[in-house]
Amino acid sequence: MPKVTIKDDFDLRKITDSGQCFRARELKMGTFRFITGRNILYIKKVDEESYDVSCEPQEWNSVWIPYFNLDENYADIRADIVKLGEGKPYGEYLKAATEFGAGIRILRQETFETLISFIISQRKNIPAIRKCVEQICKLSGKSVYTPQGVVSLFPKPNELAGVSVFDLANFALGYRGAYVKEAAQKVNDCIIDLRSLKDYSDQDLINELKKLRGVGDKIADCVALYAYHRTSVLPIDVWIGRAIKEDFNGENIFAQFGDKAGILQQYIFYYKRLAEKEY
DNA sequence: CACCAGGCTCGGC
DNA sequence: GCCGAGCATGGT
Repeated sequence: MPKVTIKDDFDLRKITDSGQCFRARELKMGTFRFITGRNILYIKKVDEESYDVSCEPQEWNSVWIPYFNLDENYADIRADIVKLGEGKPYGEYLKAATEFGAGIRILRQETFETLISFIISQRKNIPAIRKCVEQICKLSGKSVYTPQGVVSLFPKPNELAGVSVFDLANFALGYRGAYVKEAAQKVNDCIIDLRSLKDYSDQDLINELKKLRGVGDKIADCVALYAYHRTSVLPIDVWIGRAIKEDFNGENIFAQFGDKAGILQQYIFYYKRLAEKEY
């Protein structure tokens, strides 16, 4: 099996549980599966900076290094965040949150999948979102056979647009079924061109996404951050809202972090949702 | 059983 | 422009 070396923050379990992707999962004993487009990766940590991967080096370089954002150094990013927080009332909190989440990275995910997944995400918890996304893949995505089993890919716009609202609603989407259908149709008909949006400014990108029914500030922000890698964009969900209220004395502290605001958001989301559970 | 979840739309001010 | 009800369904 090919091996790769990664000398930076990289925790497969934390990335899988980070709430930005919904199809990644641990199969068994530290082997994780990730999917993007038609590429499927099985990856397992074998040593301190060494990983077994199921793909050839060329695919690793062209697909998975960008996907995991491995061309940036997250240990440095964490250090920058901690430094900016030094002396502030929330300095220690940022230190704890970034340390707890060390290993998380902001993925560069496929645009259509991210859009649809986050439309589904509204008023659902993460396990429920995962289940819905998985069902949609099984219902309308292509099947790929790998040595580790059958994988259903996320459907292409035309594949998803062909599913009836009735079927979508029955797949636990409820009222979101119509939003998903509409969005898939508009992407398929090129009424919104997800590819060309990459050249838009952050604000223009968000405004375009918000033209879709079922896409408001939060979901547009998530798509901008997780699919278009706009790391200065700050999605505010209930957990981040809670952190602002409970931990930052009502102050939105994120703006000062510039293009690291979205990344800090991810650490705090993870920290808030999982760390405080213990108590 | 309640209450909450990576919110949004729509109608009423 | 801001505010709040209503929204379908599953997880905890």
